[in-house]
Amino acid sequence: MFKTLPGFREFYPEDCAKRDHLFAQWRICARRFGFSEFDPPVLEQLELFTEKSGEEIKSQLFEFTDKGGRAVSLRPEMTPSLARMVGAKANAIRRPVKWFCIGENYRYERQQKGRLRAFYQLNADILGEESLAADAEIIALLIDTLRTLGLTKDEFKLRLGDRTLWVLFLQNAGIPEDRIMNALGAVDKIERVRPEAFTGMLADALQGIDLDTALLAEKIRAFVAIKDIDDMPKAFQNGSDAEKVSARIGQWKELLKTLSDMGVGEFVSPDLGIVRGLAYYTGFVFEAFQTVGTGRALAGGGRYDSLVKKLGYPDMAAVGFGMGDVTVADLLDLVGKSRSMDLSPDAFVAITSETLRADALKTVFELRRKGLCVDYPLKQSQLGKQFKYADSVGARSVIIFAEDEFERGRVKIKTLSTGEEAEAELGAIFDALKK
RNA sequence: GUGGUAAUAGCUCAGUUGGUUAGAGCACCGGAUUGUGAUUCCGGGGGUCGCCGGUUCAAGUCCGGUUUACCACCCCA
Repeated sequence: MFKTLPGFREFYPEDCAKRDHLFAQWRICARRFGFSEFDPPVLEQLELFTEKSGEEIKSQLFEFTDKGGRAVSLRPEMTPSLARMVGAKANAIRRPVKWFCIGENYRYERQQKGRLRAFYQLNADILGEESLAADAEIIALLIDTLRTLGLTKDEFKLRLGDRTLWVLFLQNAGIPEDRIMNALGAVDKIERVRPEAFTGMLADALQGIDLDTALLAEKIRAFVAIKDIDDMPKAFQNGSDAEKVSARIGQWKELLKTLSDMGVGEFVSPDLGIVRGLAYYTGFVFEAFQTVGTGRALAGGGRYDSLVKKLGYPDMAAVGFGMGDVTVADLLDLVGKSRSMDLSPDAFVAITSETLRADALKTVFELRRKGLCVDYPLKQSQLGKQFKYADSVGARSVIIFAEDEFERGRVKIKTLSTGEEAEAELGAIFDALKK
């Protein structure tokens, strides 16, 4: 027999109902915030992805050569496609660009819980706006989306980090420009490894540089531990960057105040441990984590002002995030807040005698034309069976076509939740259901 | 890509020191019930015991390999 490929999912109707509820909430939230939906292709030319992240990313791509000899790949993320679509019309597009997208992404990696080879993501981005207002709007959307799904501040939080401040700190510590990204790569792992291992990684990143890496590692650990923004300047050794640092701290305060004004401040904690893996982030970066259970990341993002230009388009500021469906759904399950799209029919038309089928069908299709979701038995069956079926599909009402009432031009309507029965004129069934 | 654990019905699982025709609950289908469901009772279908090979008179059970899943690494856009 055939199986699904490793890491791929198939959605039976119940799974679809759950997934579509999630998508519906994502859409509602993004639209409330004034974002427009876009949808790029699933398959792109390989270089679109390697351009941004380098050749080594290939091992995680679903890439192949198509019949026309083109090197192509399923998309591992949306951002490069977004950058291309916006970049192609950069000088003709209304700004700010507030776009979102819901789509499946593909990564060829070993799967484990919360990480599959195919997964959906909500992506939301603001392009063409440099100010912190855009960072705040994006972060607020991320938080509000999780909140709309029913999650509270006891169940998740957003950790806010800052690559700009990190670059200043590492420069201040004497690390040359061309090694800062290497050092940040080590910092990104600081929470996941033992202290000695971190010192080792830092030493690797700074090989050939005349610095006391053990001492530097100590300073970095102290910097990461700072949770109060007023304490951040103290980590910088004497002066030359004092002005830049205090300007950046001012931006921190501005961003946090805006988030607080938006009513989402309680979800946000400053946290320099968040730097994000990839090189293209340039300013504030953030990740939302569940604070119950396994503590997995639910969503992540940040500012990436240089990416659009790097892909060959006009310079354009950008900030955005991605939120995966798997970890979010796992968390909702864990805290008992999982919901499904309500797909139950408004009515089930029961047919007690085949001589009435033609009239029953007429009613079924009239009600459907008026927008109701209506089901009926495809073959002759006992009334008890029909009720059982109507109940199991969650129908709200059963409309009974039976000889007695029909001769009087009426049908019986039973409301399943209450058991109440009423009669209605054949021509007034729609109105009767509305009550 | 590396390591650990597991795999029996659609799902959750039981299956004794290797021993007749591999079971249960749930789900599904039918009947009791020819005008009434969300709770009953009865019956039915459904299995190459993941796959390949080995040991044995005999393998769901023991051994080797393999695939897949889960967990931990690697990585995480």
